[in-house]
Parts: sequence; C-alpha cells; structure tokens
Amino acid sequence: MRESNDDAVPLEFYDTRTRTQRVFEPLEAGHARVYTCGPTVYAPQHIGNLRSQLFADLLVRTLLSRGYQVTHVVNITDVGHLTDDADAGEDKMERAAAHAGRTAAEIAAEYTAQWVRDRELVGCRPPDVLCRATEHIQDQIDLIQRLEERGFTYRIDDGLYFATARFPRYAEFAGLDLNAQTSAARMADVPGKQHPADFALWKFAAPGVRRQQEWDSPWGRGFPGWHVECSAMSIRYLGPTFDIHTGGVDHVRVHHTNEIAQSECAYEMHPWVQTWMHNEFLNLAGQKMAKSEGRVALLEDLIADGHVPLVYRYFFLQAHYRQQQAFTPEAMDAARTGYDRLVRVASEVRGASGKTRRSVMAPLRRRFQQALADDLNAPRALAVAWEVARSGELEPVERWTLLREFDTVLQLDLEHALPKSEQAAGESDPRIDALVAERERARAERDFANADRIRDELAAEGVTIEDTPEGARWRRE
RNA sequence: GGCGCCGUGGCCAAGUGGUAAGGCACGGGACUGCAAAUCCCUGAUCCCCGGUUCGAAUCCGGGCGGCGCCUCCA
Repeated sequence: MRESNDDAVPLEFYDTRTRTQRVFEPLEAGHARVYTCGPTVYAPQHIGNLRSQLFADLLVRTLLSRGYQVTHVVNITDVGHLTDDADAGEDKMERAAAHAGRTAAEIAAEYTAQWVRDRELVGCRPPDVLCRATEHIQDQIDLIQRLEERGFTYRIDDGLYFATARFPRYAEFAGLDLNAQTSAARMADVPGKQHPADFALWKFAAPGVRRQQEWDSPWGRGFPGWHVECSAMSIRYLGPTFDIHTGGVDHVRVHHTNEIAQSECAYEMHPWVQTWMHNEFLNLAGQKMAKSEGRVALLEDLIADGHVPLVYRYFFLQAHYRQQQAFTPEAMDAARTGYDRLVRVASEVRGASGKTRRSVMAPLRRRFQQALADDLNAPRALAVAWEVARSGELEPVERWTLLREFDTVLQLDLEHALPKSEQAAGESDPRIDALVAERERARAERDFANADRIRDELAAEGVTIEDTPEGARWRRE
C-alpha cells in the first residue's frame, strides 16, 4: 500500500539518559512498553501534575497512531513517600490522614478517584495497568531481597538502605557530582547512613508507633521506601527491561536515579530503560506551579471558570512538552477561543462525504506526522490541523478526513464537540425564549429601539443573541 | 555557589545556518437595521555586544534578565 510510505517518518524522542534525540526502536518489534510516574495521592492533583499525564498520553497516542501495540503502566504511590527526601520526615499519606482525621486508605481513594476523573476529562486514555504501591508490597520485598542477595544493602536502626557506593554508575544518569552535594542535611537525620545519596528500601515502623500502613517483611515490620514501588511494579508488568519511562523533570535527580540503581542492580541489566522522557513544568505567576507554595490551579477551578476540560488539553498542545509553559487566565481564555473555533470548523465539515484527493491530503498528513515524530512537537502538529481547518484548497470531506485522523492523537473530541454558539440548542428558558420572540417581532416591525433594548437587557445578564438565517438564537456566556 | 534550561510581534508559542509556523488580542474590510457569530486582510529581523560564515533568531565568546534542580514537588 502506498499509505504505508506516509508512516516512513521515523519516530524520534529526546532521551534524558543519553541527552540526545534518538530514533525509537522498541525492544520487541511492534510493541511499545511505557511506564509513567503517577501521583502520590495525599492531596489534590493540580493542572501542573496533569501536564505530565497529558504528555504521556500524547506519547501513547502517537505510538498507537503509528500502529504500535502499547502497554501503558501508570502507578499510584499511596505509601512510603516521605515529606523529606533524606529518608527522614513523615509519610505523606499518614500525615494527610492524621490532619484530616481519616484513614490513609480513604485519603488515597479520594484523590485517586479525582485524579482518574481529571485524566479522563482531558482525554487521557486509561492506562492498561493502573497499579498501587500498597497492592504490590510483596513485589517490592522481592526486589529488595534480590538487592540484598547481591550485596547492595545495609541495615541501620531505622531501615534497610541501598548502598550507592556499590553502584559505580549511580551518578551517571543525572550527571551528579556526589562529592559536591550538600550532604550535611541529608546525613543529619539518619544516623548510620554511609553516604548522603543512600536511600531507604524498607523503613521500620518507629518503636511503639502503630502506623496505619505497615507490613511484615524479612527485615521487620515497616513499609517500603519511595522509589521501590516504581521499580517493582514497572518490572512486574513490563519486564526487567522496557522501552520508555516518563515523568516530570524534577524526578531526574533523585527518584529516577534511585529507580535505575535498584533495578539495574537487582536484575543486572543496563540500560534498564531504553528511553527516559521528562516533561517540563507548568508555570504560574512566573514560577512553577507547586503545592508546597499554595500556588496551584485545579482542573475543577478551570471548570468553575466556565472552561470545558478539553480546553486545557488544547492549551497543553500549544507548547512543547520539554518547555516550561506559562499558565495564565488570559492564556486559558485564548485557548478556549481557539478551541471553540476549531470545533466550529470540525462541526461544519463533520460527516462530509465524497471523493478525496490523495495528492492534496498526503503532504498535510505527512507534515502532521513529521511534527509528532520530531520529539512530539504538538504545537507544530496543531498548526497543521489549523492549516487543514482553514484551507481553501481542501474539500469539506478532505478536511473532515484529516481532522478526524489527527484527532486520534490530539483527542480534542472533534467528532462530537459542539461549538459554543450551538451549545444552547438544547437549553430552554421560557422567560428568555419569550423575550427573544418579542425582539423578533419588534425587528419585523422595524422597531429597532425596542429590539435593541431587549438585546441589551439580556446582554446585561450574560445572554448573547445571535441572528442567523434560521432565526435568532441565544446562549449564556 | 554547582548543574541545566530559556529570553522570538501586545499575549501564548513553533522554528537550531539561507531572508521568521500557528493560536489569541488589536486595527481595517465583508456580512448585519445596528450588533453578535463567521470570513478576509494587516503587524515582529528574533534581549545586548563581539566573532565565525557568501549568509545566523539559528554556531562560538562575553554580558544582562528569567526559570528549574541541588530540600517536598509532575
């Protein structure tokens, strides 16, 4: 088939491990295995967190559009993530539970549900596997045992630790200078740590303290450290080596560095993951959106502002995932207008049929694919979609065919979404309907003073009237 | 202080050697009784300085400014 030539553009992704953009070649032909770092569910996930999921979804949908079978695993961290990464501090889940006067399980369930819902609302494909740390304790213990058998662990009073000094490549991934690290702080709270970069694999429950989340293990009652769950679960579902691991840039230094250390030492494998992809942050007021600063926006906030959730996805697509993106209410409004107009075009050509010309469609199709193949350049891909939308060369059926095709990746619901001006079609309000009818009568009698008065009154309460060939219609802004 | 990223029209944002994608806003036009919605048109030489090159937003050097990581963080 000639069609297959369009797929010849090789997919290239920027890989953090090698700091280069490389052609993607899965370990198993035709099958891409992807692991995405999901949330620690101790608090609501904001739209910055959501950016990571949108990025992973863009990746997965791009792979699917190229005909790959994809196994996408996403984790939920619901235990072991401490407030302080130096293996001291409280467990975030336990703390959140204590503050709310509820159980850790309740907290986790609530925020997991919210996160799942938000993901769906912005068009993220459900993961093939959604796995929770608390449901994989044995997998984590097994992994730690492999490390113990191979001599990578040591035991001190508060837990079993990973000895980074025994893994020569430890600093390689993140380009760390271990000697220059500000080690004092990380050593202070944990007596016995051999190196500041060492991290807990299994933490013991403090003497006399009954935790909500604790389990028996070969080393004593306690809970797994942060990082272990990702190694254990990704390997459980994707095998001891797989293709792509995604996450936020903040994870490069500690979380992913430690995952690599655990996994490569436990399974004597290198490189453990072929390609590491990291998304940049969403900025709010010039700085990264951060829970700890209270500088966050939730998807429900955007919805409360009158935005359709997919407007946020459209917003996301306007910037490259490896660039910091500036979030402002104005930018959201701009995205909303842009999205609505794109939807309008789609709705106008929706369902068009007839003959299509390959000669005019192929270049656009190819440029769309090239954009995505170039390290998921969504802004460029979106620009091609706009070109199609506003093309004077293409027939409606051709525009529809391309837009529907592009939307399998963009996922902007171009197949069903209604433009703003048509959303009121199903809405009805006897009082407003009557006023609109009254204005229609006034207009028919060329009594424009009265007609305009009615329109102004409705406008004052946020109702906009549009006169169309089929008569007047209204909508709430 | 160390490491990394970034600085493109009013705003958001692509573009990494050959005379600046796209979206939003503004202005102009078409349409309209006037509007709304829609459509069309218009706008930047790319933070500053120096260098390499026939040619640089794009490479190199030096500034200035911003952000991130190094401490919880997608």
